[in-house]
Amino acid sequence: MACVPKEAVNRMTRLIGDADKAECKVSKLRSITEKIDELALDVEAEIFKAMADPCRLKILMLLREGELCVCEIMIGLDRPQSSTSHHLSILKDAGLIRERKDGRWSRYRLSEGAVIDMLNLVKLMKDAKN
Amino acid sequence: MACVPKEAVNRMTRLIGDADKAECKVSKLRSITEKIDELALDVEAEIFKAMADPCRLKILMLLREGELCVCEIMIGLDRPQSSTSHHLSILKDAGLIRERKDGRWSRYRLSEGAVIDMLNLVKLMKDAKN
DNA sequence: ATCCCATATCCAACTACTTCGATATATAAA
DNA sequence: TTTATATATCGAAGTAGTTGGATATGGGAT
Repeated sequence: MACVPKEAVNRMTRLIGDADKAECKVSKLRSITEKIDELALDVEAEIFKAMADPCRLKILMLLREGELCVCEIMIGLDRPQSSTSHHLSILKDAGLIRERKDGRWSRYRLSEGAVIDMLNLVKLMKDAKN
Repeated sequence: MACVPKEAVNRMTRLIGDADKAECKVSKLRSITEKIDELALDVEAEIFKAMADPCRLKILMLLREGELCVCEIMIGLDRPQSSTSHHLSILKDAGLIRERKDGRWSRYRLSEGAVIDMLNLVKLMKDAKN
């Protein structure tokens, strides 16, 4: 069950030793929490989820070379058409890539936003991890 | 089944109209792919996966305020202790947070790396998505 | 030594995601 | 209009992640 305030204050008191300060700290934590909740992190989670798969990361890296159609991405991914298409729709829904219809071909490209910055940052984090 | 080169060249030929150029483009795509494969994107995927959950994003945002022990994070998250602990271990394994044992308390803080930059970037991407 | 408390780990139920063949849709060529 | 091609969607099977109660571990206090 969820941690009720009373219990939280008791824990905090044991942690920092002073009951008044503890109550103060708990309510401060709660107010920070409320502010975070207002942010509604679902969209952020969706964006990270879209990037949380090696296949999709590979697609993003392929698209750094420029616009590609599904059949070209298939060649790079080495996966069946239905899988490739599915991954593309997840990336599109998350706003990471954009689609342009061109006759019977669908051409995909990276969105204008910070996708490449994101890929560069995660590389840094990977390296920092050792 | 996987897309075999022969078929790939045929598709590409239909796409761009010239068989020689098509073969050239397919082999170029394949060489880019090989380079990407060498990067072994599993660690990148692990990092994004760790961030791909609203609870864990909330933990990261709480930790922007400074080092917190598990019981404090529980208060912020409003989840049972076992869930909180589990999420913390995922973040730790991905290298996003660090742990410091202090008596019976475990204190967590953000890693020195680019975690905050990442949170700022995803915010930008969310806003750009409209 | 015994007890309490903070945290981690285990386990099982539930939920969500991935995968890929089969099928549907849409565009264009014949 | 018939046929072929490119892509999307469906459906089912397999896999992976989340959740939370129960239990284990380990440090401190009594």
